Amino acid sequence: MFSPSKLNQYWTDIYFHLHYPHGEKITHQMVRILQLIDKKERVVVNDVATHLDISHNTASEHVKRMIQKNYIEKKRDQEDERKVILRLTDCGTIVLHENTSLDEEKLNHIFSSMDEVEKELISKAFKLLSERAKSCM
Amino acid sequence: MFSPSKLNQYWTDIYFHLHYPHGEKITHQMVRILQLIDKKERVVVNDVATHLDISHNTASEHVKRMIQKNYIEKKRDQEDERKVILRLTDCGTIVLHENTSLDEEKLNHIFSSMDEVEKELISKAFKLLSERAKSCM
DNA sequence: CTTTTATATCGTGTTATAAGATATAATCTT
DNA sequence: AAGATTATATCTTATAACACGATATAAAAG
Repeated sequence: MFSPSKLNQYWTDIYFHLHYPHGEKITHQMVRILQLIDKKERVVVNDVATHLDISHNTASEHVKRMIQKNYIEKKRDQEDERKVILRLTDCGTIVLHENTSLDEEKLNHIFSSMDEVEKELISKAFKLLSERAKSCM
Repeated sequence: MFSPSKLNQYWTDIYFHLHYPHGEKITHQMVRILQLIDKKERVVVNDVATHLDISHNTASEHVKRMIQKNYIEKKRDQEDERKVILRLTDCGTIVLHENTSLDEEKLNHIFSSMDEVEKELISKAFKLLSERAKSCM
């Protein structure tokens, strides 16, 4: 038996029990921007505005604040000098990880008590779903 | 072969491609509080303070604001009249869902192009991991 | 009846969020 | 080359979020 709402039950349970402890205080908008820069190629300021559905000037201010916090850095586009390409710093990568990923210590703990068949099952399932998600959307 | 960091790659890719569009503006702290109330039994104001590592008065103010927004509601504890038990409203449930779950339309779309073996694989894997996460932590 | 516990409120300060108006500079159009 | 468009940045202004110390209230425990 399968249903999307059941899958979401599992999904949110997994995150609730396995997420990192809440450390560095970071806003929701900033997490979203970090996610965008992490997952999409060549993100410019306007992409941030579009993705969050905010004005370009507000997006520009988010970027300014995030550079001040050392989460991201700017690089002028070589082909079009008006554009500014955004990239994660090491610090931003860590902050993003701690706010969206599963705690790898907890994962290790869980997997240490699993047999090979179970580990294989989980690994394959996540790989499959992530591939389909990427190609479908 | 399997590693927690690989699993996190899949995890974050899945969320990035399948999350709901960013609708209602909600803060990071409020999402965390909604998650806590949703997943834990009998959450009181002090649990919010402990979970987010903030002072009890700040937690109380979050609760007040979230009631104003109609995300949650209060109910006095029967056994101990000092305590206030927090529960999600229907509105809060929806907002939480849209900020932490996978878009069920997108999920349906992906699953419609999968065979039974693949669906079974994903369903089993998520079920297994969520059970282990719950029992282990 | 005093102490502890649980929550609420008041005062105050900082930061985040947002947008309109305006500016600058690169690129495209004609 | 001049004017239009595009991409970003800055300035101003406003609201809300966030946080905490101090203080208050009321129930429960001792």
